[in-house]
Amino acid sequence: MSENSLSSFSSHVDPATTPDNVIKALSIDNLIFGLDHGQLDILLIKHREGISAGRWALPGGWIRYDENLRDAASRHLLELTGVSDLYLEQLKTFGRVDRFPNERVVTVSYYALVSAEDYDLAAGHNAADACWFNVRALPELIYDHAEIIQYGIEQLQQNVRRRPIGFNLLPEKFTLLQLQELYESILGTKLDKPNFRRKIMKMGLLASCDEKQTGVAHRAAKLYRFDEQAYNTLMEKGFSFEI
Amino acid sequence: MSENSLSSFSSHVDPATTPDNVIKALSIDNLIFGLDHGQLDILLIKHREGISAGRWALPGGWIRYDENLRDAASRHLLELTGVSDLYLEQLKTFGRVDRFPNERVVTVSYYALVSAEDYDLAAGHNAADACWFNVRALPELIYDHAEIIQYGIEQLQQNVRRRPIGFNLLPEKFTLLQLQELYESILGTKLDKPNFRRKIMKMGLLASCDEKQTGVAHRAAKLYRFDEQAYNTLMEKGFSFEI
DNA sequence: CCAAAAGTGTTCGCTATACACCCATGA
DNA sequence: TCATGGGTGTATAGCGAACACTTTTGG
Repeated sequence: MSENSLSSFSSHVDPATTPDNVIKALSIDNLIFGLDHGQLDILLIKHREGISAGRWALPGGWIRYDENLRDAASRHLLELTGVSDLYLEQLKTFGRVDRFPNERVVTVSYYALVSAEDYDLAAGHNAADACWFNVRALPELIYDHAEIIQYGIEQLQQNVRRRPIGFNLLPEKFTLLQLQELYESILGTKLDKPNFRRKIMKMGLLASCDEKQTGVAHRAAKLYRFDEQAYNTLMEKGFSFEI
Repeated sequence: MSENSLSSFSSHVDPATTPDNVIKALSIDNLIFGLDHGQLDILLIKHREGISAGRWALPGGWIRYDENLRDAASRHLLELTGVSDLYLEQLKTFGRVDRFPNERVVTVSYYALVSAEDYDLAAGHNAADACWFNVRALPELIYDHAEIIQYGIEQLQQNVRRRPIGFNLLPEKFTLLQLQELYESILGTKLDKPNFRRKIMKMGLLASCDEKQTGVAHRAAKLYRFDEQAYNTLMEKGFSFEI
């Protein structure tokens, strides 16, 4: 389990201190996934005040009246990690009557994949405690956040096979083995190296960086980057990404 | 375009008459799909009162404080069509700031597939006007409902290929050609009959009814039904439905 | 008989899978 | 020279696409 301590401003929901310019009974919760040494991590924060003080939770907060849902998710993400311009997608809305104590609060969840390069950036801000946790070793969480994470992981496993979003978890330049280990880690399976290489290369989504790894105690691997332009071109022709 | 007129109680959102026991700023909208002569239809209602009187809309309404989201969707569906116990799944939450006039209303959308057998049942209740519309010939709709429907159709096209939900659009007993035409209609493609048959049969999800079509001017086809038990057994073994 | 749809058979090429193998490099 | 991962080759089985074909039934 990784616990890169990270300080950030937490505006997580707390009905006792709800400001006036937000929608009552409606909140945002972000699932921010990162990859650390081939392990899938998720970013959690610790409440400092209110009814949930000292307990771990998903980073989230209220939605302003003049703010689109995705913008609210982006804002909370930016405030918490300093990262912007991410792949950020709506996951699901959770609204069980008793999911929140005393009040009825429905929450819209979003998820984002943070690249390994931005992984440490997250440690920049100042406020509530925040840490990366391995998704297989989570602490106790408030409300239904464990359930939301469980759902998010399942969706991530499905989406990562159908859309080239996994690249967001890697640095700009990566090796084929890194990519393979990413898929193995998220999907929880072993993949055949030669077959994986061929499959990926045949898609034509990777551009060679004409560079090689350095500082490794074995033959240096070629570095590739995700070729977004090629992807867009292929998509227009009705290409379907499948792993 | 089919327009089986259907009367039903509409509790669709209207901020002017919002009762006290519901969550303000949060509504439900249902996408109810049906199949008519091989064409994909969607159920729409016409407002009788309020700011949207006389205009077509998705059947929906407010969420009560003591009511889970899905229960609210079920309730509105039941009130509008008389059908219960349906495949009913959350689609997405729409919350653009300006999607609703004067107020901020976020809506959680659900979708359901109504079987051909229940298709007419929908005409049972009494209240606002309601009709089935071919999804390719929709009237003008209120708010962002056209956008929601567009999104719903795209999701339906994807989900119908990955999960055996299409059967919900057919009667209990159906022929292989009916099933094929369903997929052709939703996916907007032509499929090869022999190959489709083999693919479906090899999955082992269909149980023979030991019955044949009657009243057709050609060789009568065997009738099949979806074998839910076989499906559950296969799912436990890690089976993946793909068309 | 014909039309229309039911249903079967067969070919061909691609792709997934499994696994053996050689290459380059630092310690 | 060995360990480690980089990278290539290849045989095989199975599946999908394409399409020719036979069967059954009502009119």
